[in-house]
Amino acid sequence: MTTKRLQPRKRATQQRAIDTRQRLLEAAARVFSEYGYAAGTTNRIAEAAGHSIGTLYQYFPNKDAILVELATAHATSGIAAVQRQLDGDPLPEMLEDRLRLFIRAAIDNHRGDPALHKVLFEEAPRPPELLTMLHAAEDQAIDAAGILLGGDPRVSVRDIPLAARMVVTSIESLVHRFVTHTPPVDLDSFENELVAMLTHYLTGNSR
Amino acid sequence: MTTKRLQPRKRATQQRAIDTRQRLLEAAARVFSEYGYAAGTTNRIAEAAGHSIGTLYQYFPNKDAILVELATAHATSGIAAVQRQLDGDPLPEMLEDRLRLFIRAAIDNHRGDPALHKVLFEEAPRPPELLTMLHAAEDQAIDAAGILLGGDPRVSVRDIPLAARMVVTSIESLVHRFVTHTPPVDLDSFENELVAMLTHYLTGNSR
DNA sequence: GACAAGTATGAGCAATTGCTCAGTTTGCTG
DNA sequence: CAGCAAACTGAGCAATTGCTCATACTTGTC
Repeated sequence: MTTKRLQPRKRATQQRAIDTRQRLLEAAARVFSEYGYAAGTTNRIAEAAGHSIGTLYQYFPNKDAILVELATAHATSGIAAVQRQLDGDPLPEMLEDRLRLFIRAAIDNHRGDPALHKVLFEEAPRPPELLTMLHAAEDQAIDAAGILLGGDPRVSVRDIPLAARMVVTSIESLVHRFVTHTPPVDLDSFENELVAMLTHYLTGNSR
Repeated sequence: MTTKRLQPRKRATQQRAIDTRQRLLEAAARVFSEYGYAAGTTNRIAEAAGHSIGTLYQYFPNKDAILVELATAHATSGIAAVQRQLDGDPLPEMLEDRLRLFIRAAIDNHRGDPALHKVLFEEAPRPPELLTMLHAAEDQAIDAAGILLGGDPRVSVRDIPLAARMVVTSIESLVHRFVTHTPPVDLDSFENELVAMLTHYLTGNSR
C-alpha cells in the first residue's frame, strides 16, 4: 500500500520561498479555473507560476492538497464575512435588512472568481477531510441562523431548525447558481428578489 | 489534429446486441455513481457489465458519449414528468397545489439515483452539446413557468420573468441539494417547506 | 452444412499524469 | 570570501487511461 504524504517536504521560511508558494497557489487558482480540475495538471500549474514542477512538490505534498488549501481559503473567507456582520455593528432592526446583509456577503464571496468556485465545489473530487470541514461550516451557519430566527417575533414559521436550513441552503445554492450562470444575470435584481423571497417565507402567515 | 469519432462503429440490430448495449449503460450508471467520473474508467464499466472493453467501443464512440446518453436520459425524464402534468388532467386551482405538483415531480426525478445525478450534473466535464441541451431545457421550463405565473391573478410579484427564473432555479437547486444531502433529510417536510416558501414569495404583498 | 453478417474478445499501444530525486543555483551568516 | 542550508530545477519513472484491431465466436439464411 502506498502511504500518501500529508506534509510538504519543506516549510517555507525565507521570504523568497513564501513568495514562491504564494505564486504557486495563485497559479493553481488560475489553472483550475481555466482548465478544470482534471486538466489542471500539476505540471501546468508549476509552469503557470513560472517554476519547475519540483518546486511545487516542495511546498505541497500532492495535487489534492492544493485544492484543499484553495477551498479552505474560500470557505474561511465566507465564514469570516458572516462573523464580521455578527460581531460588528448591531444588526439592523428589520428582518429584511438582516437577510440582505448575509445575502450580500455571500454574493461578494462568490463574485471574485466564479469559475474557480465552480471547480472547487462542484467538479473536483473533494477529499473527506474537506467535506467534513464544509459540512461543519454549514451546520454552524444553520445553528446561528436558527438562533437568530428563533428570537425574532416577526418570524411566523413553525419549524425553526428546518426554516434555518432552508434559508442557509437557499442562500448558498441560489447565490452559487446565479453568480456562475452564463450568460450573466443582474445580481442586484437577484439580491432584491432573494431577500423578498426569504422575507415572505419567514414572515408570511397565510396557510 | 485527432478527429473524434462521433458515431459508434456499429448500431445494434439483433436482440442480443440491444441487450448488451443496455447492460453497458446500466453498468456505466452504477460505476459512475460509485466511483465518480474520472475513476469510472471504461475498462471498469465494461467489466461491471460482464463484457470486454472492445464490446463497449462497438456501441459507444468514446467515454463522453456514455455520460451524455445518461445525462440526456435523466433530463428527458424530467421534462417528460413536467409535460405530463401540463398535458394531463387540468391543473389544480390553488397556486400552492400547482407548485407542489412540479416540486414533487422534481423530487421523484432525483430520488432514483442521487449519487449518479451528482456525478452527471456536478462532477463530470459536460461537453458543450450537453450544456446547450440542458440550458435549453431550463429556459424552456422558465418560459413555461412565466406563462403560468403571468396568467395567475394571485401572483403579486412584479417582474414575472425574473420570478419564473427564481422559481425554477429554486426548485432545481434546492431539490438537488436536499436529495443529495448526507445524512438524508425528511423529504416530505422539505417538500412542504419549499411549497410554502414559493407560495409566499409569489403571493406575498408586503413591502 | 456452408456461408456471411453480426457480435464479442482482450492483449497491448500511445498518450498522459502525478510525482521523484540527483544535481544545480541562490543567498544568508560568520 | 567561504561554507552551507535553503531553494529550485527538470528529465524521466511508474502507473493509469482511453481506445484499437486482429481474431474468434454466434446467429440467421439458404
